[in-house]
Amino acid sequence: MKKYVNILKENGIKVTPQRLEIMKYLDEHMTHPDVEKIYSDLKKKNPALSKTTVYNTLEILRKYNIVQVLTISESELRYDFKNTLHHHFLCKSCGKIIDIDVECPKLNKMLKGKYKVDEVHGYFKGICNVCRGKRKTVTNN
Amino acid sequence: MKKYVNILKENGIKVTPQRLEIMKYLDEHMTHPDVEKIYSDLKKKNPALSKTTVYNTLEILRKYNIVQVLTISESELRYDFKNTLHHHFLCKSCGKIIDIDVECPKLNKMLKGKYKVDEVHGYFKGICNVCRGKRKTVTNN
DNA sequence: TTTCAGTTTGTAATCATTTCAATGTAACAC
DNA sequence: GTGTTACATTGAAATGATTACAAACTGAAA
Repeated sequence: MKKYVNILKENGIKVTPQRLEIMKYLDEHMTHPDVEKIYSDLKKKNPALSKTTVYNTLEILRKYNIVQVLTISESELRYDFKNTLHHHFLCKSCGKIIDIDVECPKLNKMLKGKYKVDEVHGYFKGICNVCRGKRKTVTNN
Repeated sequence: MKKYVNILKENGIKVTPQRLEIMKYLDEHMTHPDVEKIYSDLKKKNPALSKTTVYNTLEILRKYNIVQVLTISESELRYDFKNTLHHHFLCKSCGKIIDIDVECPKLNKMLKGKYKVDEVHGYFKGICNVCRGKRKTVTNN
């Protein structure tokens, strides 16, 4: 937990148990959860938790660049603890989001000359290997 | 208008005036409009237009890969006539979305070996040159 | 011209997100 | 440690984009 306390203090954000739990959850779950998932999982440990607190906390963590928002899905925002730069592949069949660890320095450098780039999001959508084997029905997200 | 009629017929989609107007609008406006913008602009010409029709039409055009949805903004979906592959830069200061015409073949090829990739979205966020000059206040989207 | 499946329309329902006011608490000074 | 205060949490209510639905309409083919 000290890790998360330090991150908050470094950023001048007040330390609260709720904030620590949410940070820990995001850091330990690489599943790109949405607000509902974070809320319902953490509510098991702390039944008094309010969904508004989850929204508030994600908002402040995002503002300080500690977590990032994935807009890869059209219908829901997903959250990611911002450890390393990586991209994302959304399987339209099973809905899973897979981390992609390849970078494109060429594109990044070109942009950094022209703009002040704070966030780089590479989103790829299609069918993952597992679903290609299964030949499942394709949904529209 | 014949261009849009052909696209619809090629895809086996029934041709209606509403669909043609929405396609024309998206093709001629490179402004990445959201549903509200498309609706309010087209309602000037056709006051009977329903917002539900805009939603329905965008949904079917998206399904047939004729338009693409941009999820670069956290709060609204934006639409783009799918002419060429390009990426997008969102200025967090002025909110403008700028087309980025650079590609990254390395990343694409690596992915295409592993997955069936239907969509490639490169989203970059930061401050555009104009706003950097102006030193405007930065908002959080 | 007739027919009908598919489309458009407007209203109502849904649901994620935001707002807000009351209560609670972390952090700091003493 | 205790008191103080600004900030955080909570839950209920409001908001607003999107979806569902049923009735009226229309494109396309015979």
